[in-house]
Amino acid sequence: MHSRAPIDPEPVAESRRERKERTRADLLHAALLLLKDTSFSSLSLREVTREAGVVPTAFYRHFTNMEELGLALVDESFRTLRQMIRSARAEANAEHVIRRSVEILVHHVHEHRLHFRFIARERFGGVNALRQAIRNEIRLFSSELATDLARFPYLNAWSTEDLQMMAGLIVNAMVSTAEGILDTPIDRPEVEDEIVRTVEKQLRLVALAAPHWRSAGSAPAA
Amino acid sequence: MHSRAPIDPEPVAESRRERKERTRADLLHAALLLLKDTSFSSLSLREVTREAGVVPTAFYRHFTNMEELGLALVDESFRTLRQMIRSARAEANAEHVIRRSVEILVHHVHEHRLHFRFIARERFGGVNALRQAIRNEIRLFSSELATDLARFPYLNAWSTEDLQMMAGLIVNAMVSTAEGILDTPIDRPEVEDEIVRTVEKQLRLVALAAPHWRSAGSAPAA
DNA sequence: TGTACATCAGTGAACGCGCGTTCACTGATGTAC
DNA sequence: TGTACATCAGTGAACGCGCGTTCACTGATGTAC
Repeated sequence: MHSRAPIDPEPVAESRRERKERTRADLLHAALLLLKDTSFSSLSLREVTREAGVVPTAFYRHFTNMEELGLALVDESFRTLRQMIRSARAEANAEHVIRRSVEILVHHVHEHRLHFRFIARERFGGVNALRQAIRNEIRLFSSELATDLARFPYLNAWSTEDLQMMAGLIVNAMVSTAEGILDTPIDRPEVEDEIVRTVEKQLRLVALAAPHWRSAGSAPAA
Repeated sequence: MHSRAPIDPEPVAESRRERKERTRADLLHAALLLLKDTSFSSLSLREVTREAGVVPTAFYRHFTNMEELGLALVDESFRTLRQMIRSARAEANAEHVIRRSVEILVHHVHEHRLHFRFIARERFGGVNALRQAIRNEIRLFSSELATDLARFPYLNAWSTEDLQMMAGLIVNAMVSTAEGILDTPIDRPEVEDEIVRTVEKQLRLVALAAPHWRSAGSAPAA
């Protein structure tokens, strides 16, 4: 018996390993779905298995407890986010860099709402391990941005510390934008446009200051 | 019998009303304490009453449910925050306005850690009503800051929208600073100093851009 | 001021419910020969 | 290829526990006369 049903267009029997991975993915996705409406710390193991369509005890074949599942979600979410950074970096066109970066951010937030919402909610949430994992990833993100910034005019002479400082300002604006978009009802695109316009202005304002900053690593401005 | 014990230095018998208000305050404080370690949505009514030293059913004499207590905590927390703004505004000394504002922020965060932590955690937390209440208060806060900004050189000619935009940038930096301070272990003051130095730089960077911004409401810069 | 009654903040027992976790199991998939 | 056994993802019953909420209550405080 090499196929389960002759009518099945794709009659490949799933291997035990594939099946297991699929269930694991189902559990992660179920959790992510449920996290639209609650925070992680009040999400129960039973709710997750119910949503995933397996019996509660099946959970333990994949994770030792809910925290482990949470950390897997952080991983998954930041894999998404790193993809976004790669997209942005691929377009080194300095001219419209602000507009384009914001576009990419908005696009990715829409494409991965559940991941972004999870991260936004748990960044300061009640589960220590998640908070720290997320914080680390964001710090990494900010450092990479600082490196990228050094390729722009004026900024190439800045000290590392000052680049980090500016990156922090930009990341704050981006994070706050992502959170604003997540909270915009789907049927209110004009609210989202307003948020986008604001963050673009904020980034332009920050960019405007660059030529006038006296970084420790640069010659003082005239 | 006008006193309960002659030894008592303050022998005033509490009125029923006073006693009730004290229990209510105890419940709020107990919740705030417990919220150091969990998020609101996973805080139980029984935990709160246990911490407050009353029986679970006594809770209902003060709040109809946990959400109502949560909203009372939002109120209480922002009363604290408004005090902070008043302190900051009282010192209109434009020269050291950045350093002094950050000082006031840091001072208030330390003085009211529990309130700030609660707000930080529930701003994007799992309880809808709290999230919206907090968002409204922060929006108000940001608008007031925009008004204050208009008193500074250059900024007095900016459009309202642009002032809001700049206020948003500043509020983001301030909020992120508050959250950073809350997460600094008490025994690592140098980490806190670093955070403070960074936010001061960020605010100075933003201020540097002001003379060069072409606001809709101002003449274009040379 | 003294008395008799009303109010009501806080108590304590009880309830049904969903939870995380244990355990022995089933039966399809995988493997050794 | 065929057979006999091992593996192991998912099942289902059972457990003890903390939960929110109900209810009738107690007894100190408050009020009317």
